[in-house]
Amino acid sequence: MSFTIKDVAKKANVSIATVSRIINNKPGYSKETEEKVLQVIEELGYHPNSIARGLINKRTHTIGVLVPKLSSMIITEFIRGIEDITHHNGSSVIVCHTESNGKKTMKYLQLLYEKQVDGIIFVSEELKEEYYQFINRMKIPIVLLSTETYQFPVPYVKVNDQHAAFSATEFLIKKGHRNIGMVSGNKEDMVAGQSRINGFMQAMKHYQLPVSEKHFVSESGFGFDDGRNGLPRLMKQYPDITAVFAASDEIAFGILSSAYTMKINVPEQLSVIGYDNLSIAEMSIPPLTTVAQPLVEMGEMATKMILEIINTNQKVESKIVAHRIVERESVRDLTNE
Amino acid sequence: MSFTIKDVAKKANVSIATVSRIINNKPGYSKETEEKVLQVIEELGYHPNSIARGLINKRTHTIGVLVPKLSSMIITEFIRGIEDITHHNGSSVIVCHTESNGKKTMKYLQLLYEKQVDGIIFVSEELKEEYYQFINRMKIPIVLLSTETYQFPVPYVKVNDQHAAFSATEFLIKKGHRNIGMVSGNKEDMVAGQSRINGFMQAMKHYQLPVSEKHFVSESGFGFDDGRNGLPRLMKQYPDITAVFAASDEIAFGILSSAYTMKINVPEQLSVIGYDNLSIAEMSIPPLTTVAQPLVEMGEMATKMILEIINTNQKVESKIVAHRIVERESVRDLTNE
DNA sequence: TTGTACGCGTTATCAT
DNA sequence: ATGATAACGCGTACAA
Repeated sequence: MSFTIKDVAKKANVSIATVSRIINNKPGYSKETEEKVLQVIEELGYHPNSIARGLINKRTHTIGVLVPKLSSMIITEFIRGIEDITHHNGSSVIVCHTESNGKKTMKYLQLLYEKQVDGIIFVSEELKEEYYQFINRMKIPIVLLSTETYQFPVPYVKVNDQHAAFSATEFLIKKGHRNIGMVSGNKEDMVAGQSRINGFMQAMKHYQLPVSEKHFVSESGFGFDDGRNGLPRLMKQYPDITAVFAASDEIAFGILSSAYTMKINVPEQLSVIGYDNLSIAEMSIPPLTTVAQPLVEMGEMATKMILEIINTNQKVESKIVAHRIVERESVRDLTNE
Repeated sequence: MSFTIKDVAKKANVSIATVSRIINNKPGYSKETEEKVLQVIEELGYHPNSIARGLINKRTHTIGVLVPKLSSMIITEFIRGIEDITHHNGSSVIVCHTESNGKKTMKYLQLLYEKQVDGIIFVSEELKEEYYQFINRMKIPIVLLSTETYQFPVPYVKVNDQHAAFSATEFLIKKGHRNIGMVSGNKEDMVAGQSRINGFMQAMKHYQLPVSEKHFVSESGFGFDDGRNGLPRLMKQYPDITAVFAASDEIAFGILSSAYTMKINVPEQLSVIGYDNLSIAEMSIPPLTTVAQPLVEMGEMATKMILEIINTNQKVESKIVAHRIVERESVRDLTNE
């Protein structure tokens, strides 16, 4: 019941070459034969086998996406942008979650190579030497999303984390806050850990505010629980605090939740600013003020970049995208009081 | 730089047949040649081309997933379950979002056929005749997830919506609530619309509580905004209300948000129960009491089913999975007061 | 304008 | 135990 180009050719009394030309719009056939063939295709419900096509064209119209974990909401938003563009482009996507595990990553890299993906988008994770070597050897185009590298000639799209963290902290300061803490993610995290901390410190110093150990709580990740656990610790070591900068929106949600159970009102007693602007940031109580990364657009941009590399076989420029503060209701303004 | 089985064969001084046997563990070679070949494979960094494999084996180890839209959180959780199992099984997934659009769905169905997916998981959407005919003609195995069909012989996995809605309503009643409203999604929605309403009504009747028009607000979808808009309308047409059943967690979050801006305390003044138990249900303020569908497990089950169909070429049984109430803090207990 | 025949990288069949 | 070769479905150079 599954027809091939041969079946079409036979039934239309032409050669497979002619059928091939017709379905690929290559010149070399008359109007009449075209009509006849098209009709046969319709009758048979024939669709070309893109596996066979891929074998000969060396293009599978599939791109691979490597993400640390699927459960993180930020990843979901990136993927939205990625899938939008690829599908618009007649391509599809294979998503692999590496769980930040080197072995798993290598396994997936091999899988993607074996499936002959046209390119890879590598998301929110450090591009280790081992990964790069493999990708380079296999000559798979790659672009980095929300992570960068100085070591290898690989284009990326991301925001300037340190700058964005500076902005967030500055926002708090300009709202009159002086006692500001930070719940950071994993410090060791090359991608988002240290640079956000740096941005925070830089802002504090720039506005001549003291910074010390007590200003920080460094949790193991960027998730809800990290925020949930982080706030009590921060409050304990720094009771005077009036505002906190969360290194991610998910951390911020955890802080909100924690504050709720501790009967601390946000923003009356404690201001919270997040980082990411997940789509659910407007759904929290209170709606979360946060530093917006244009997540979906970033996914789109990375995809356009990889497609361009694939299509033109040329290098493309990395892109630093602009962040902005989205002011909602989780930060109290102390200045006009 | 990209090696084929021929390169390996040549360098190891054996035939490609032997190499093929070795990488596929088919008997027919000596220990020595095996070692030699394996070493060459290692040196060259050779990986078999699964496109070529797919062409001859008629197995691509890829399964297609059709979802209505990617932004819905419930879909994300299904996909988590699906990807877990497929990847564990050496397969990968292509996700396509149809936006509940018939034309787009057909387009993706063709895409998936052309990519020769081994099977399809069709999620949260009505299986229209046109879809079924295509899938049937192309002989692609399929299973339905969170949707069902009486019309066609297609296995599915879902919860009993009406029963679950009954349970949710009953839960409210047993907590002492009498004036209960419902914010339902789209009534026309074959998948989740009417049956949840039916369950609600059935429970009300069973406990001899009145039900009328004023008990319902029917929004256009199952999202946050639908809940956000629905609550004010419901409060207006039914001011005595003490509890509300939301047809989805996202609706419930909207209700929570709406209540917050209207300065209605949850659960002191208004109780809310949701439906789905999204992973963020525990992150809301207050944490959401809800009817749990085991979303990730459902995705896993559907995947196991499709894999079984693919592997054994036999039919499998549909599964109705158990729901349960997850009690958190959004429902007030009126009975012991 | 149209057809023949080879090749893409692999597996499977049949020899040897 | 090993090798030659057909086949998978398609695109394309070349021939007609």
